[in-house]
Amino acid sequence: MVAYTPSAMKAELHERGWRMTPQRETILNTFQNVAKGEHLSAEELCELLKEEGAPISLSTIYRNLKLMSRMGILRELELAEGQKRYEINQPSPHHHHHLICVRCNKTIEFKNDSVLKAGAKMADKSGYHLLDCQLLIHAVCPACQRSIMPV
Amino acid sequence: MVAYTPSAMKAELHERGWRMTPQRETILNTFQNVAKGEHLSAEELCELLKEEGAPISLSTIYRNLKLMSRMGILRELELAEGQKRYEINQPSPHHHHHLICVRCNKTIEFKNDSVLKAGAKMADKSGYHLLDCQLLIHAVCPACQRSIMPV
DNA sequence: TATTGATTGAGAAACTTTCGCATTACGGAT
DNA sequence: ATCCGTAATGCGAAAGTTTCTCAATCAATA
Repeated sequence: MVAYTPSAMKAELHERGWRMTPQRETILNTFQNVAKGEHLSAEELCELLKEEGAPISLSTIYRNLKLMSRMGILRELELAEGQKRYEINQPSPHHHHHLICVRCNKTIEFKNDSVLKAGAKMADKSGYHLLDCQLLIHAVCPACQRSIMPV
Repeated sequence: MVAYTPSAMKAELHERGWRMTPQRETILNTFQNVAKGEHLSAEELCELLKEEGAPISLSTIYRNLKLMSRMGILRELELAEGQKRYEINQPSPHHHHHLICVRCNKTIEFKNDSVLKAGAKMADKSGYHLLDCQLLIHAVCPACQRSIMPV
């Protein structure tokens, strides 16, 4: 879990016979410049890039979000219903987990290095190469506990 | 995170003005009888029930998987690509986390009560009512580290 | 600078999940 | 035990997200 520069990403792509492209660099830069704690969906990223005058096709965005997640550059989050969201995968001081209300989707980010370490240790013990480690807590927030109706 | 009986589920539904149905009981029983560590998708559950001669429509299955997850009876997992999977939500001695290879989807289940406790503590501290707590580790398994090609 | 093959873009297609609505049936009240 | 109001079901259609196809483009090496 390292913070990637475009050239580091390029080097790692070349190791496998793949290529760096302007689109990949744009996506990497966008995630590194976006506000901390902001998670983008594929669709949102596509819109954002369009607004910024550097549009990338949705197909390419999907392809690269998956690629960069599998390289460990991005982390793939399944927070709200129905769509995956992505954020830059940052090392320990910035690494965080998510506490989500299943009713209103209100999300709290929190840090816990001992949980991160436990995950890293487990991956290592099994011979797996760690990419991402996230504690996902599903719960009901105080406001939704008070409201009676929806599920 | 309690192991539910049909009557306990019924009582909790009634608290909110909802009803117990044969379909809901069938789904609950199915998840309690399925082999430990088996995660079913909506489609798979539908097929399984069809084979067992107690078919339930896919719509109803989707509705109840969501309902039961939000009640804390089931846990919703996003392990492999593209489909959600569900398993019964069991308390501490049986509670487990998942380590997944992002390339071949090979999954290892493991227990770690201190991680579970850290999650429960975090939810409590924020006034959230805990439903499920899962450490999700994305990694590359030993076999896929050796194979060069796919992502 | 030429070549090879990975990558992109656009639209079609595949899949998962949700919705709408008529029908059924749970469970509290009579 | 029966009736009633309404939650829940089943079916098919619809909505969304993600993947696929393929011709055109372009990165990287010689």
